[in-house]
Amino acid sequence: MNSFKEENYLKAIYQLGVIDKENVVGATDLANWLALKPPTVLEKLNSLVTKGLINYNKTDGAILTKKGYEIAINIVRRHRIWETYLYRQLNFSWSEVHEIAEQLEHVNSDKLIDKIYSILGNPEFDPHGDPIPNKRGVLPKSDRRPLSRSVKGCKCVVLGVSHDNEAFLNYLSDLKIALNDKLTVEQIISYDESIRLLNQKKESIIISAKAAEQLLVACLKPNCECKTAN
Amino acid sequence: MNSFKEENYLKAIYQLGVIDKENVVGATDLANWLALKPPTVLEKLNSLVTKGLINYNKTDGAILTKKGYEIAINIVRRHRIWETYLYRQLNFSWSEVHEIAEQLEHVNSDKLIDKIYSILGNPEFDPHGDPIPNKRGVLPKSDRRPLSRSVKGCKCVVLGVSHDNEAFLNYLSDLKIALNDKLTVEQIISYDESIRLLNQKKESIIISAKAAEQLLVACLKPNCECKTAN
DNA sequence: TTTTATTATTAGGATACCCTAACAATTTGT
DNA sequence: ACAAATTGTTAGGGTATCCTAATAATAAAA
Ligand SMILES: [Mn+2]
Ligand SMILES: [Mn+2]
Ligand SMILES: [Mn+2]
Ligand SMILES: [Mn+2]
Repeated sequence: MNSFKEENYLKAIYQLGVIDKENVVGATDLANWLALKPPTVLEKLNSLVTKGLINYNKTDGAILTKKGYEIAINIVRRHRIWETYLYRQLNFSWSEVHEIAEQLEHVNSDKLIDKIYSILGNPEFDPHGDPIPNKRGVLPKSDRRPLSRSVKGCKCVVLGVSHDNEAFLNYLSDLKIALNDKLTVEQIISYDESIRLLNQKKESIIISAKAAEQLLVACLKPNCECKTAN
Repeated sequence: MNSFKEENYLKAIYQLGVIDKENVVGATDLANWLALKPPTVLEKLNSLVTKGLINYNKTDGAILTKKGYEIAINIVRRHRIWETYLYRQLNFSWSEVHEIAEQLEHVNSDKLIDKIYSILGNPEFDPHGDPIPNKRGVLPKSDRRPLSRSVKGCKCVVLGVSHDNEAFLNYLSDLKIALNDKLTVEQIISYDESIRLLNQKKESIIISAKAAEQLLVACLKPNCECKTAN
């Protein structure tokens, strides 16, 4: 059986790999992500190598083996299913679910996860728009992309955020931006790359470049220029 | 924050105290209960003493302080609320819930427990008939007693089991005895103290003395002789 | 009341996780 | 190319958990 700590290491390696596919997942990256020190991480990486859960060397960084990937994607699956359950069945808010799911994801009972997954109707996305792996670990496809990669005039729908960081979620609440909102890109302010949007109520919203990078949307118009612009 | 291990020690000290109020909770008892060795337990007992969570000496054994009791009763509360939730909302069976609740009880979120407690309508007893402490840690009263303490002719209702051990629960299923069943004591077989019962379908059931000690019931007749017989 | 089991404790280790200090290897920027 | 900043590694510890072996204290039996 894998410890709760080990599951978090594998999940972190998975997540850092997803966030930036170019950058190698080094010991320092992981240390920052997990709020630990590099020697601590290195020690664990060596043990994960011994257990055949990752491959590791300085140039390639940490890479999950098939076995390690399966564990990691399963934890991600549990996390997102619990977030969805907490949000939809237990009426927790968008920004509360992550913390609790961080704990619930380590509860080891396939039957329990299967049950709540089925109660939810086998959802494909969690409350932050993150894809939920199915039982075989396969992620649903979606054409989510950062709002920052939009062209003027694009009409899109909010599908999620790239990190479910509580501060950011509350920031969005302040801007009155919620999941599934339809937004129109009115202007891209060249000075600082911030974006002026129009919501469904025709209210004007200005979102910073940084926030626009973390807000994930999908174009609504079939042939939106956003798709070819990048 | 208390670790998951520490919570289990405190819960074990509480439980061993409830099971047998005469017997002192010694290091060896705890070691057997927790499947650990006495020196391991002793080490932890010393640390719990240092933290002010228990008092301990050879003659009195381990005794929870107010602080330790509050933690223990809260874990018991979480355990029983989760068992009830798993049983009633997620359709787990009587015998499945304990194992999963052993994990869920350590999830630290008052809001989560409050929510499921409220969804369940603030239940007073879990699926095994165990009393659920309220938010202030107060246990509901009940006149549950072992079936073994019955007189012939007693009509009683099954309210629970004294240990929610999976093997025993399955044994009861085999005997077709379930929670809330109404049973009549037909005969107490003096040879081995086993008990012949009649269920609602007038089927005859023989239950061993050992099982009768673990099966908790309450008399249905207002002035049942069981009450005065003991 | 001796002898015999049971408990309680101590001593000495092992493993999982974490850290600081110090050094080596790279990468960056000039 | 060279100094500076960033990363990767080793060395040496510390705490929490657990264990076996051995010893001391008690309790139970004979
Ligand atoms: Mn999350
Ligand atoms: Mn999420
Ligand atoms: Mn239980
Ligand atoms: Mn129970």
